[in-house]
Amino acid sequence: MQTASLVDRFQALGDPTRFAIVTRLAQGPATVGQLRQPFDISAPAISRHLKVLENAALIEREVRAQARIIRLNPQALTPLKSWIADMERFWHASFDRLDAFLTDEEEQDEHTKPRDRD
Amino acid sequence: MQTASLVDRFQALGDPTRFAIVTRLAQGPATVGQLRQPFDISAPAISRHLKVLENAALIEREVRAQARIIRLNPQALTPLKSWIADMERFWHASFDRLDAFLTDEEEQDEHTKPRDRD
DNA sequence: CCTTTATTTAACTTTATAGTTAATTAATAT
DNA sequence: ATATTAATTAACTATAAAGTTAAATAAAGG
Repeated sequence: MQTASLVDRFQALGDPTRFAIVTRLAQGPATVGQLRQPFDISAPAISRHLKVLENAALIEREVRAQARIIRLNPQALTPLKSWIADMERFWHASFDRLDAFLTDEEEQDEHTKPRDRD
Repeated sequence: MQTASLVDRFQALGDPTRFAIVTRLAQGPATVGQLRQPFDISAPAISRHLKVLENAALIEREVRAQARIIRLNPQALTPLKSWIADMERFWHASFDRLDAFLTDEEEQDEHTKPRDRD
């Protein structure tokens, strides 16, 4: 599924088990069983977590005999980075606009309001 | 609430309405009513979305008469950036290890395995 | 003081998510 | 062939999440 949106990715990462799985996968591929090991959780539960991560395009599966090799799709994080960068860019731009606005107000005050002190 | 974890933040962003609210807030503060406007959703629903975002430390509230001014907490995005950067760092490190591993295997093969052909 | 405006809380319903066990699939190994 | 290993699918249960309407809070304005 390549129709994975940013929101899908955030949602997939918004679960402690899946977050830990992704973090684990950053240090290299693993089988489903290996990923399961640290958790006190059934095999089907892990399987479904991996499906969520796959639908979010965060991981990829490689069939290797009966096992599946799960690996991170590091490109999946790029849109998250871009979005965060955009957010910060817009945020700072909004501060610039606020500064301009306050400056205008001050200038106006100079003309309309009596000064508090001198 | 300052006990907001990374997972809490991902979870908060993993909903289309909340994601849109945060994106909107990047271009400046707004009241609850203004944030509600683009959505076909009741006031209590927005209120609860904002509570989720607040618990995730993604937004802050300022009381202004009956209204509340909602603003983004841009610092909340910093840990997300760091985590993504860590992930990529680990990921690349794991590639380096894999390279080393494959090189070792090749070298070993030279000594133990019979060549397929010559 | 009563009304309006802005938002939140309470109580409830519906749907989604995360978990379970049992059964199924599929590849290896005996 | 059949048993073992690895993972998935099916069927189900419990809890969480997202929505609703009605009532409550609280500040401002006539």
